[in-house]
Amino acid sequence: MSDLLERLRGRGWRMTAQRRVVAEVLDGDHVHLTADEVHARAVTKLPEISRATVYNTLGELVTIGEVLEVSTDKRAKRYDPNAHQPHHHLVCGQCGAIRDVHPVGNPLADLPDTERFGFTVSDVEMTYRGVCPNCAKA
Amino acid sequence: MSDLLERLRGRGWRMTAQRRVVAEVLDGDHVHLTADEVHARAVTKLPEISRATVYNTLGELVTIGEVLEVSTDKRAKRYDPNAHQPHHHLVCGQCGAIRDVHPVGNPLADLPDTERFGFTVSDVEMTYRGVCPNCAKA
DNA sequence: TGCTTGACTTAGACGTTGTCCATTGTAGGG
DNA sequence: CCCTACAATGGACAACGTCTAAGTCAAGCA
Ligand SMILES: [Mn+2]
Ligand SMILES: [Mn+2]
Ligand SMILES: [Zn+2]
Ligand SMILES: [Zn+2]
Repeated sequence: MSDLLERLRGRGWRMTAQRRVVAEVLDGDHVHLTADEVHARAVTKLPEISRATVYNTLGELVTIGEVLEVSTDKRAKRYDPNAHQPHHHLVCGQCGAIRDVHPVGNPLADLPDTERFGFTVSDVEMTYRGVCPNCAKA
Repeated sequence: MSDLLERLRGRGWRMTAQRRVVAEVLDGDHVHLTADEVHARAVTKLPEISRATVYNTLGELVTIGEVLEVSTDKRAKRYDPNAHQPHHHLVCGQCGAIRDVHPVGNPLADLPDTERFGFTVSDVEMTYRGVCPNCAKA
């Protein structure tokens, strides 16, 4: 996520310790943290960072399209730094583990005109549900 | 949704005015109300019904599989009485209108083994997003 | 290097959604 | 018509998120 910092600088963002830490926390693959999880991890690197700043920064990252909001569970929103490669999600119903997945085919094409009710359809979000290998063992 | 009441009676549910009213409110097609919307409508028919009872009843209906929880928006859960016919959802990004839709094909088959990470995948939930004809006019 | 300033951060109040519990009420069987 | 177990109620509480007023600081400039 080092180039995320570059892109933010390019957009005229002030580079603060708080924003750097949030960007660091969001680094990696299959990362789908809630705002409070981001805050908890950020605090270990920058103890005085506030909840409001984490919420603000995540909101801004979503607005400019650098981070996606996903709602795979019905509780808190999750923040996904993998915004530049379209993908869907596979969720374990027991432990909540989330993996990025890439189904084949074009699901948009699978919605017939007769099922569109006059809508202009632009996007589709797919959430696969199942049980992860870890939970299956137990 | 009159047969919903029948099924509930068959399961040994006590038929109370509150449960009847919640079932009435959930009657119809393309119904996807939040708990508080259900409560607001229930109150017009039975002014003394409490929020707790609406939440309890919806929770029970979900547990026994007569109603589905859907999370098409990132705020409140929505309750869907159309539980016996599998379907997906089409959501207007402007006004939030939700329609039940039936895409063709089998999206489960579109997730290759190499994209399953050892999970046992049992289900997929699809949310199409777009703009409804009403909002497109404005 | 040291100002200046407006963008940024902070703490905590507040709002919304959802859960829990002790008490009160009642559906439905005997 | 009574019992009593099940259901409803209201209000406290919890989780998640938003907002604001006041203080702080990144970054451009003398
Ligand atoms: Mn993802
Ligand atoms: Mn539906
Ligand atoms: Zn698992
Ligand atoms: Zn619309």
